[in-house]
Amino acid sequence: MNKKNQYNTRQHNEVLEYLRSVKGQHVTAAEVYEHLAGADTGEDGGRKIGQATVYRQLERLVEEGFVDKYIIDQSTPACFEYIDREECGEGLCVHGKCLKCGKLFHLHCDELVELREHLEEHHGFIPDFHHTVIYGLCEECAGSTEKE
Amino acid sequence: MNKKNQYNTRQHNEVLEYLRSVKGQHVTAAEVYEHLAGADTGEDGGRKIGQATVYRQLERLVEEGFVDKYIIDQSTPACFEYIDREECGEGLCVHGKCLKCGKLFHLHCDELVELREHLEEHHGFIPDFHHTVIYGLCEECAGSTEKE
DNA sequence: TTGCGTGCAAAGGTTTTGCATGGCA
DNA sequence: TGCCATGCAAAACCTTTGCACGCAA
Repeated sequence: MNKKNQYNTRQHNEVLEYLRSVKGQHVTAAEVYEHLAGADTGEDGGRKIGQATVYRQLERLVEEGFVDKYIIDQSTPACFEYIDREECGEGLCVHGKCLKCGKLFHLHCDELVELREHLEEHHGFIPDFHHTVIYGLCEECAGSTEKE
Repeated sequence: MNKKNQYNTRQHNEVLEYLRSVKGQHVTAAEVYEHLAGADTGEDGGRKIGQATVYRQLERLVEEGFVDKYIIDQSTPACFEYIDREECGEGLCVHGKCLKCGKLFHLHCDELVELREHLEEHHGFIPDFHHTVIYGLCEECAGSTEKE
C-alpha cells in the first residue's frame, strides 16, 4: 500500500549508521547533515548527501522505529536519537529536559511502568514515553535558587 | 535588574484577558493575534494590536507564570493556555497529546505526585508538569488498531 | 526497465529582530 | 520627562516541496 521506503540506499544506511555511532546522544538534522556531507568515511571516500535527504531519511527512520524524534522548542531544531532497544526496556526510558540550563538527558525509571498502567486503566490513555519529554529542573540547577 | 515587563499596557491586559476567557483551551499566537487585531471589545472599540506584540506579551505572560506554552510539533505553531491555579493543583495536571489524532487534552492524575516525589528523591530531577506533554494514544485511537 | 530515492533550489510558515514612534509612570 | 512597550516590516530560522536525474531491484 505504502510505496515509500522500499529501497536500501547508501544515504539511508549512512544516516542510520551515524545515529547508531552516537548512540545515547541527541543530534539535530543539521548536525547529521554537516557530519555526513563533509565526512570522509574512508570506504565511501567522503561522498555527500543532500540536506533534504537527511530530513527525509530521518523521517523514514522514525517511521521504521529505529530513531526517536524530540521536539524541544520550536525555535530550536528537532533532536533525533537512535533507539537502543536493549538499553531501554518497554517504556522505562523518558527524556528529561532542564528548563534552566537546557540540558537533555535520560531518565530510567521503573515508576513509569506504574504510571503507564494507571493512565491506561483510569484515564484511557496509553502513554508513549519514547516520544515524551518531561520538563523540570536538573540536580545542579535545582540547587541554585537564583535565576540566570 | 531586569527592566522588562514593568509597564501595565492595554495590550498586556488584552492578551491575558483573552487567554483567560478561553480558559481550558489551547490557542496559538496567530489565533490570539487574529482575535485581538480584529475584535471589537466594545469598551476599547476594536483597537488593534501588532503581531510582534502578541509574541512578546505571550512570552512575558509565560515568564510571569500566568500562561503555559506547549510545543507540540515544530511545524505547528506553539500553543498557549491560561493557567487555572484553582483547577489544577500542584503538579496534578499534565497535558496528553494523541500521536494519532493529534488531540490535546488535560490529564488530572494523582499518580503524578508520586512520580514527582520519586523523580526528586531518586533521580534528582524536579519535574514541572505544567510544561510537560505526555505523548501516547487516546482512548478512541487506542481502540482502532489500524493506522491511518 | 520501472519507479522510488536523491539533490538542488526555492518555497513555506512561524517566530524573532531593528528602528522609529507612542504611552506608562 | 525618561524609558519601556509598541508596530511595522524585514530578517532569520528550520523544514518541506517541486522537479529532473540517478540508482536500487
